[in-house]
Amino acid sequence: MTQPDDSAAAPRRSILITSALPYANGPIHLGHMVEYIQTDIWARFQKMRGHDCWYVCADDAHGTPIMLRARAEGITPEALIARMAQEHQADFADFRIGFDNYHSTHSDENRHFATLIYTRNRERGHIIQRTIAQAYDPVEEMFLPDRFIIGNCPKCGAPDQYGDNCEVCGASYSPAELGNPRSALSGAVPEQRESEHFFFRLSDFEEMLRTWTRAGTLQLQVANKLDEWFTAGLQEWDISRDAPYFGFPIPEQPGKFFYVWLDAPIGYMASFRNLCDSPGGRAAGLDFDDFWASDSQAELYHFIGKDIIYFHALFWPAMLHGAGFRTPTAVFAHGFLTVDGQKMSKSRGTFIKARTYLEQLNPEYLRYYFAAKLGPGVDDIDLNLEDFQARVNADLVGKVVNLASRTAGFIHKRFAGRLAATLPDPDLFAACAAAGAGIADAYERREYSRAVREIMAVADRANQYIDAQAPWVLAKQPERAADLQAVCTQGLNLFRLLIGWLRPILPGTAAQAETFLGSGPLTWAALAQPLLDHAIAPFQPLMTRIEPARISALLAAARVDLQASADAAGTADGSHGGAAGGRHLASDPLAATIDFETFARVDLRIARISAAEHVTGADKLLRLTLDLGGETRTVFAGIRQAYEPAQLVGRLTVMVANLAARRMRFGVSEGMVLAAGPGGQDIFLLAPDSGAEPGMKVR
RNA sequence: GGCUACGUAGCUCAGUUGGUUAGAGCGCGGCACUCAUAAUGCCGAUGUCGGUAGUUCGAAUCUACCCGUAGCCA
Repeated sequence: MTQPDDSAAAPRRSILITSALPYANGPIHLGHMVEYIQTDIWARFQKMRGHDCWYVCADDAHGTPIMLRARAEGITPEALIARMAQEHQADFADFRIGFDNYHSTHSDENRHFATLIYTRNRERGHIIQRTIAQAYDPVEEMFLPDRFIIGNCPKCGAPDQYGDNCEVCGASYSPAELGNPRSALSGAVPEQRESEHFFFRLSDFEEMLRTWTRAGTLQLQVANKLDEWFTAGLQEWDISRDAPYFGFPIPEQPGKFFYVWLDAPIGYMASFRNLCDSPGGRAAGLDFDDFWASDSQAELYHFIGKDIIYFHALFWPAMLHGAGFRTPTAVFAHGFLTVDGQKMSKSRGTFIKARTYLEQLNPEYLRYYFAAKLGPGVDDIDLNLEDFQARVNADLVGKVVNLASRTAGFIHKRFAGRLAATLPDPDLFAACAAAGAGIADAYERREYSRAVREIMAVADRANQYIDAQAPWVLAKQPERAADLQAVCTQGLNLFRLLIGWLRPILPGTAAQAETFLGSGPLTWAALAQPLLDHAIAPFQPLMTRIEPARISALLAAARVDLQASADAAGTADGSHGGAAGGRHLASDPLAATIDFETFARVDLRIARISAAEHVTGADKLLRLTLDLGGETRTVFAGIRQAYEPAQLVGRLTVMVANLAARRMRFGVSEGMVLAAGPGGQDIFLLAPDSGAEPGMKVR
């Protein structure tokens, strides 16, 4: 092996990569980010190697939880998922997740493929109909998913447990076994009712699946798990749900809908179809069948969490095969994230939303830390905040970025920003560059932690070199100017290798470094050749240290989020409030009694927030456009610290409609919206129960 | 409860098919340097490799059981 890197000679691969689709009923949190960061690093690496690589994702927008949440907020499911899509994509973009396309399962493309895959499987006899009995809420007039039935655990007797498992003792059971069962929606006692359901006969595919799972498609631990499932016997899969349901109707079966998990993975295809049809996709000559036809030569990879292996390693390849499409090349499962050794959970206060992190810290820090801990397996990884800070500061700021910082100054002050024409130690450069092959191999195998270790070993060598050559000593000897330029050129070329190898992990920092080096995008192939006799831009600090204050601010903000959601839950089910209520009354006593006439003079109306935007120059205000069902009002509300505009669009609230207009620095405010809370991040906007319509009078 | 994975220095992790005194980074102690965002270099201390019992000339590595952690049980 004389070539340190073989990417130039390697054949160009066609690769389609996906991350699991986030569910559109909640915000992205740091647990989600493990997967998107892992996938994004792999996609960026493949692109850097010169392959034809596409990375797609979408929001998973169907199902009962979304239907019910939209109802609780007084908005349509479409409005809810539109808002979530906006929030999710903003979070991903700010974490520099470089999707080539982001779509939704609630889309024409997905309806097309869900229907097609269902129809083909049905024509081939893989789908059967059967009547089953299920819990039914007579008040809400709907069948209840297991999660929406609560009662006493049959094992330990703990009250208020969900219908599928007990959070107290960990037992799993069926809802029928619960003691004193009630609907979580209405509180009514569920009835057993019969309904016709559609089932996918997974066992038809046992032979095909046994072959597929042993074709290098799965990680060892996952394949072991599959063997257990094969031994237990493959069961039929219930793919239908009864109305009311937010999803796609099953063709020719009134009142029946596809179960959300049927059309969720199909969203991968839908998003790719949508990409093919986009201007960018057409320009690239993307052809859907090249990637999805049964004889496709392209590679197809799904990155998922280990909790959804069943759907991706059994149902998904079986459905695809049954419908005449290709099966995935591989499914890569990862573990869960813990924070400071604790399971990330709302109840333990370790639940950190992506947005909360972004408000405090640079996304590149987290990308690096996750990369430094990620391997190819399904083990959980821990975000140890103390270690996180130490690792990022030592490795990235102290070793990598500092390497450029300590050499670039001389090149500027003494040589007008020009690098020397030759390297003083080409052997050292070649020896370091040779590490690139092993690093590429580690990336390819998703052994990111190994890649990072090897990159940092080179960073150590580079700093040792600078230390041994002592450019600050050379700088004091005018006759050794050429040596000074040469040593700094050597140092900067080693830095270039490092930041080039780190580019999939640190796209933002690498982009800044590309500007600094002024030699175009750092592709893997370009790295092997040093940068010589070349002008570089003045050095700007590429990354600053994590200050401990940022970490505490992050934890404090997470606690505030937690409190806000706990308060929201308390308001929703009415089960809390005693102690807190007393505190509020004490600090804010009840006002003097008024008569009805006085109250009636206040005209309160239901309003739909049709637009919300930041007000430039105001750090507390949002400009809201309120739809009263006929006329619209512009209202400035001091709720910016508590709400993102995207969260508000589409939802219903209550406004004072006959308040005299008031001129403010930013415009005229025509009324006010009603909210509770002390202010700052603790503001809680009022919302009517479902059924209210814009313009309705509140009395 | 059944099954699976994991448990190595204060912290985060490497340890290839069992083979000499078990490694790295951070942190800690000391020295050097002062170009750099107080960053860097050199030296040093630190471990009953979760526990117990076995297999073996030899076990962090293989086996059994136990303890702890996480997940799956559609």
